[in-house]
Amino acid sequence: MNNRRIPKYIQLKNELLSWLESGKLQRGQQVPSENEIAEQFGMSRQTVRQTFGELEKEGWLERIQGKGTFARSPERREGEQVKTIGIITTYISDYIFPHIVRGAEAELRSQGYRLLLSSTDNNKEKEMESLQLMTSQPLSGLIIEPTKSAEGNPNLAYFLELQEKGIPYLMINEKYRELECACLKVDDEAGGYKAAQYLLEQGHTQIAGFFKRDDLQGVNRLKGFLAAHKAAGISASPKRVVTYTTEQKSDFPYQQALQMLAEGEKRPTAFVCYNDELAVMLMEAVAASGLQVPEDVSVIGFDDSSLASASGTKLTTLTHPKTVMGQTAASRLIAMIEQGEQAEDMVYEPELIERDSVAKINKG
Amino acid sequence: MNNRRIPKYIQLKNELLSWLESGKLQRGQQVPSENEIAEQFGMSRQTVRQTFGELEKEGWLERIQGKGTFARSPERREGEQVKTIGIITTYISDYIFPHIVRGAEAELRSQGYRLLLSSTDNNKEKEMESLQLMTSQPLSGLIIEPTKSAEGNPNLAYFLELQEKGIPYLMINEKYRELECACLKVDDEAGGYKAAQYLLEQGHTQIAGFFKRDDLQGVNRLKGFLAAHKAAGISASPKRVVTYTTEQKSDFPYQQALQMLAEGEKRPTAFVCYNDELAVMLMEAVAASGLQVPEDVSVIGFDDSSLASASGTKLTTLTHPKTVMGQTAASRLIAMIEQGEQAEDMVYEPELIERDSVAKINKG
DNA sequence: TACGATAACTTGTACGTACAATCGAAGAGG
DNA sequence: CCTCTTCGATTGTACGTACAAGTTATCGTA
Repeated sequence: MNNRRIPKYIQLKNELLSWLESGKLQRGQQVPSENEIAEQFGMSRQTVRQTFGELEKEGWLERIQGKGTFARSPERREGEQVKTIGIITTYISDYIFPHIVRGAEAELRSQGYRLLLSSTDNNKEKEMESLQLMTSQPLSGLIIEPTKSAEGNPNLAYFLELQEKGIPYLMINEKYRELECACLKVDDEAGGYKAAQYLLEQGHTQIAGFFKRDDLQGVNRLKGFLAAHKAAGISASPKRVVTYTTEQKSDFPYQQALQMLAEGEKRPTAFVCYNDELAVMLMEAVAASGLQVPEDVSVIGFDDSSLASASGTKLTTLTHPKTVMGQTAASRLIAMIEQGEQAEDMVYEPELIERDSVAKINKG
Repeated sequence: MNNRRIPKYIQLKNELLSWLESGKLQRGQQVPSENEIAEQFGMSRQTVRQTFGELEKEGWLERIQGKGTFARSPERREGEQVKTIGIITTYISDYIFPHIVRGAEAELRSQGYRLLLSSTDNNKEKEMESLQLMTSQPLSGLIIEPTKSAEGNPNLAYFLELQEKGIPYLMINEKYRELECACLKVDDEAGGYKAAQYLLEQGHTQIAGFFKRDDLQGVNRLKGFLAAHKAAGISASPKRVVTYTTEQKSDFPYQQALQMLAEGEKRPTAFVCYNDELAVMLMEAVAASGLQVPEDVSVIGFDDSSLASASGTKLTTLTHPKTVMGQTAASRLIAMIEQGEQAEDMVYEPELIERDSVAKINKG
């Protein structure tokens, strides 16, 4: 019945493999002896041996002299599972990123996955390098924090390659607009809203905002900041809104703050800062201007990083899930890999933590 | 000449492998035909075929019907360039460790290596998990920060496995005593010495020391601390030396400090702390006791972490190479992998950074 | 010269025999 | 009851034959 062109030993091999697949041969179960098979299939023992030899080399069978031949699910099938997950973040050593990585690492290790880590320093070329390295060898999944998410995404090809290869990935903190992809993030707009709203409730009306504009996180926080003003019927002066890029972050906002603080009575009474890192920097600007936080100027940060409680004046700030987000991202990605689950967005609500950097203003 | 117990086809296999190793058979070169080999070695063609079959499965030979058999260096040797390096640290998210990881990551990425990251939380079982995961798939090299280096090393077997597989590794911060292995570290003893010496020069005589005892780093810093006292002819009171373990770190030293500070006039005038993290904690103890740094109590930290300059009172501390150490570790490991260079120890000299947490004491 | 047939050589498939080495169970002996 | 031996079953090693299938070079013919 079989095509005579197919060698007998290959036919036998296929037959045995189908036995294994159908469960007719359970792992550990003994296979009929070489002589039995030979008789049954009408071939010589040598031919059967050839088949068995290949199947043994490939890990399907185990032959034990004097005992017999036994089926075993090839270890490779399990071992071949790559079980390596990559994480690409903008930064590794600074700020809240170590905590995100840590959460993911702990989860991955407990699930038997290995973690490949790479950073981009918020630089598109390095993001490309990282993607290249990550995809150069088998990978189970990828977690990415977008680099300069507000700008375009020149590395789209790599993400399409991931989709083609069926490698699931998800984003944290932000997503690239061009990509259909699940994302775990903080509701940045709500955060910006809450920060401004809180200050307004405390009686502040002259509020300056400092936001990063090359990350969508900054753009969204600014959006919330403006929305809160609108809701309160107070207009936010454009002069009081400073936006900056990654490259400018170490100097430009600081200078702008100094300038505002030098305006005497017309100076703002509060700063809403893109994140704690900037907040700490601006607190130094306040001190350098001979003023005090919160007596003269109130400051609100973002992300509740260690900086917030380490600094001299404990910083009022908004929470960021950090470790939990890393852990959740990892466990969701594993679910996508192992159960093939569909990815869904997840949005964390930031909450305000009141500390010592905001003062109440008594009107009149 | 060969032991008759060794099957002929195995003997032939070994012979051919030695040809490949010695260069008698260059890759790509044609191997004598089955019949020639059979005649030459006085065996049947079937036996030669058995040998060739195995060597082909293992990737040493390539057989082409009608053409002949050809040697090929198994792709594994060159093609499978793994280019993945693992790093196992005690912590990922805290303290100076993110900076070490970052230095290593940047170097590895620029050299085209991928970084596998894992942490142990200073816990031996997790170290085992990490080693298991790391070695479960091909690896080019490994950088390890020992977990509880002052205690024994129950995971010795994994390190021996690395040596067997020819995977180079090196240690940072400390080394396990049981292992012959290159190590990049700070001269902790010199650091402890410098810290104590500096305080003694400032007129302090009642100096308390707080050191971790399950890491060799802490043991060595304590050693230097004591040596400086001896050199100055001042005895360090055992009551003033507190040692603690990882598990105790969040509470025990704090309580001990409170107790010392409650001794009134007899209280110590300075604290030498295992690291900045502890120093910040003890500064809080000082504040909680109604005292001030540096007026009432001077504090010296270690490692010049971000905590040192973020805190209210800027901390006088000793330097740690951090990022540079990570970068150097990576580049040395790559040299070991690619040039087969021998690993050498590298010791960094810590330097004292004077900030605001130490006061001069006027004698009399 | 260009082309195809052929021969010589290679490895691939398939069958066969014989005996060795090993394992496990059955049986013999204490 | 325990131990040793024996024996049958199984895989391992080694040799052999025969023919199929693919590659290459040579030779003969148009």
